[in-house]
Amino acid sequence: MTVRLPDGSQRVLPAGATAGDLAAAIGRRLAADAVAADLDGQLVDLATVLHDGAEVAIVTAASDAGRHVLRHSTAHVLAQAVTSLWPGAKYAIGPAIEGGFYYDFELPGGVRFTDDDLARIEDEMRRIIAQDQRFVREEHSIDEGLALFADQPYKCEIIRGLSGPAGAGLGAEAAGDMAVGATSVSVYRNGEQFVDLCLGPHVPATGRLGHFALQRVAGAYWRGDEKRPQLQRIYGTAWESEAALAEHLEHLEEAEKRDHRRLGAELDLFSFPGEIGSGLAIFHPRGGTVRRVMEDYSRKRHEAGGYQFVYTPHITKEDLLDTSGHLVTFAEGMYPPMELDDGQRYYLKPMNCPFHILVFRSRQRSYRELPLRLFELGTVYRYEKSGVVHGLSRVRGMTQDDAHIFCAGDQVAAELSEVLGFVLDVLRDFGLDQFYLELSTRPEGKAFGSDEEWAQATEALEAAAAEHHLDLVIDEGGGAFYGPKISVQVTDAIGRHWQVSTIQLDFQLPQRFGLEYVGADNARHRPVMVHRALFGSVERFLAILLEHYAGALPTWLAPVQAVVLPVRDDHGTYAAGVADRLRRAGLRVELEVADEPLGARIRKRKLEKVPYVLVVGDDDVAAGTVGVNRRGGGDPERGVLLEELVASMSAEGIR
RNA sequence: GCCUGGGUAGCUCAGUGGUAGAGCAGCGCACUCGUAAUGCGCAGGCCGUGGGUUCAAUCCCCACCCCAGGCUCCA
Repeated sequence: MTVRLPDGSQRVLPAGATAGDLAAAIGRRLAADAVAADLDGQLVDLATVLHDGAEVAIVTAASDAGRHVLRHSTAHVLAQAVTSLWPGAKYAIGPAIEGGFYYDFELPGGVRFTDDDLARIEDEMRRIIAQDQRFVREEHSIDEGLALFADQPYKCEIIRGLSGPAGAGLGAEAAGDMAVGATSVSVYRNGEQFVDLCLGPHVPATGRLGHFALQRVAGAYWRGDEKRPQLQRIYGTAWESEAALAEHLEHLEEAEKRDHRRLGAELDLFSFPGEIGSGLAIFHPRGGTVRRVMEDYSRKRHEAGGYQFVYTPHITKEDLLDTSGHLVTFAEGMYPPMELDDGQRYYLKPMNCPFHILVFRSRQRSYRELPLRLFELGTVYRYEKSGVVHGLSRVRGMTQDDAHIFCAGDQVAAELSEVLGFVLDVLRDFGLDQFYLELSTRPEGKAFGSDEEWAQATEALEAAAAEHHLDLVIDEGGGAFYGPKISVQVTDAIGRHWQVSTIQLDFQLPQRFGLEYVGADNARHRPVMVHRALFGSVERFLAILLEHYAGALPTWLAPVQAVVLPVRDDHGTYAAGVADRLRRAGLRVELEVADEPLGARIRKRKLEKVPYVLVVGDDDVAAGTVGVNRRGGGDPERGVLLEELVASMSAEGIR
C-alpha cells in the first residue's frame, strides 16, 4: 500500500503496516521520538494499522499534539498508581489540559489525599514507567464496558452518557476524550490490573513517559456541579524532556514573581489586614499614589470624552434595589442589610447603575441632552464567596470607573463605536495594546427586550468591533438577560488574558424605572442605557498593570519616579537642589542621604524598580550635571545636564 | 460555600509536649564611598483568635478568623 506524508511524498509499505512501522521506515530517530500519529486528520496510536492512500503524519513528543498525548498517558499512569496504592479507589476523568493534566479520584472510606501523598504517588508512577508497560487498546460493546467498570461508578456514568442521547450530561472536557453517541467503547489496558475508559491515543508504552511532576491536590465537583460529590483532583505536568519540564517550572516561578500580591507587599503598595476582613484592601502611600495617578488620568480623559461627573452614596434603602431588580437578581452577591430601628433596611451598594438612573430621572430630559454620559469612580461592595477572593483582582470592596450612557435608540450604534474607541484608546495609554473582543449574545430562555431589539443591538456591537479591526469571539448565549454585552480581553506581557472593560446594553432598567425623554416630536420616548466600565475596577486594573509590567510601572505611573543619591555627604546640598528642581517640574522624587555605600543604595532602589536612579558627585556639582541610571538600561549615563534631564523626564513622566 | 495546604519577629522561613531561632529589613555607632549587598552592636514574638486535653500547649484536639492553590462563581 501507499501512504502520503505531510511533505507530499509517498511511501510504499507492506500490507498491515502500522503507523509505528511507518515511523521506523522513515528513520530511527523519528521512531524514537514518535508518540502517536495523525491518520487522515485524526490522532491515533502508533499501533494503528494504516490503509492504502492514507494521509499520515508522525506526531513527536515535542509538539502540541505530542505533549497532549504524553500528558494524557501520564494521567493514566497517575490513575494506575493511585488505584495500586489505594485499592478500591474510584477514578473519574483525567484529561490533558493546557500545560499539564489532572485526574479526579474518590478514595475508599472518604480518605483524602494530602500533599505528602504526592511524593508516594510519584514514586509509584516512576515504578510503572520503569516497567515500560504497553498501552493496549481494546474495543468493547456498551454492555461489556459497563461490566468491565462494574466497580467504577463514574466510568459507568460516562458510558451511559455515551450510549444515551448525544452528549447527555457530559462535561466538555470529558466529551473531548470520548466518542459520543457510540455503540461501543474503547479502553486502554496497561499492566495486568489497570484499565481505563479512553478514546486515546496513547504512547505505545509507559517507558515513553517520565518527565513529569505532580503539582497539587484540589477538590473538584464531579462534572463541575456543586450539588454532586466532590472528588479529589491531582494536578500534574508532563513534558517531552527534562529540559522542557525544567523550563516550564521556571516559567511558573516567573509568573509567581509577577504576582501582584507579592509585588504589592514588596513595593509597599497595599495590604489586606485581617482585621478588616477578606477581600478588603488598604492602599499605602505608594500604592495610593499609583492609584491616584490612574484615577486622575481617567478623570481627565473622561472629561475630554464628554462625560459628566456624578457622585452617589454608598448605601441605599431597599426600595431602590427593589425597583432595579437587584434584590432578586443579585441577592447572593450583596452584603446582608442593615436594619434600622424603624424597620427600614439599608444595603451597601453592589452596583452604581440604579443611582445613576436617579440622576437621569431627577428632572425631565430632552433629546438635546442625549447621549447623556454619566461617570463616577463609584465604590461598591459585593459579598463574594470566601473561596474566590484573590488579591486585588477579586475583592469585596472595589471602585469601578463606571459610566452609564443614556441615548436614543437611533444613537446606539454610533455611541457604541464611540465608546469602544474611547476605551481602547485609554487602555493603550496604559500600555495594554493587545486585545480581542468577546460578544455575549442573547441567552436562551427568557430575556428582556424583543428579538428585534436584541438582533439590532447585537449587530451594532458587531459593527463597532469590526470598525476597530479587532478579533471578535462570540460567546453564544452568554449575555445577561437584560442586554447583549461586549467585553475587551487584554493579553498581557506574558501572554495571559484578562477581561477588563465591558460595554453592556440594557433594555430592562429604563423600563423598570420608567425612564423617558422628550423627543423632537414632542413625544415621550424611552432611552436605551449603555453600562460601561473601562478599568473594570481600579483595584483589578492595578493588579493587571502590576503583573503586566512585573512591578516596573512606566514612569508616569511609578510611585517614585526618581531618587537622588549624593555620592558623599558633602554632595547633599547639590543633591537636594536637583531633587527640588525635579519636584518643581511636577515629578515625584526622593532624596537619600549618603549613610551607606553607593552600591548598596543603588541596589536597594533598583529593587524598588525606581525608573530613574540619579547619582551626583564632585563632577556634577562642578558642572551642574547628574549621573543618570535608567531602569532597565545598561551603563549609567554620566554628565547629563540637569535641565536636559528635567525636560526628558517631564515628557516621559507627566500625563 | 466546598477540598487540600498554611498562619512562629516588619518580610522569608527553621524549630520543639517543659513557654523560641536564622537571614534580610529596622534602630544605634563607626565608615563618606562614582553605579546592584561596609563593619560592629542593639532591639524586636500572647508562635492567627477562642475553647479543650494535660502537671505543663507555639506543638495534640475542636471551633472561628485570615492566606494560598483548586472547584463553583465572577470585575
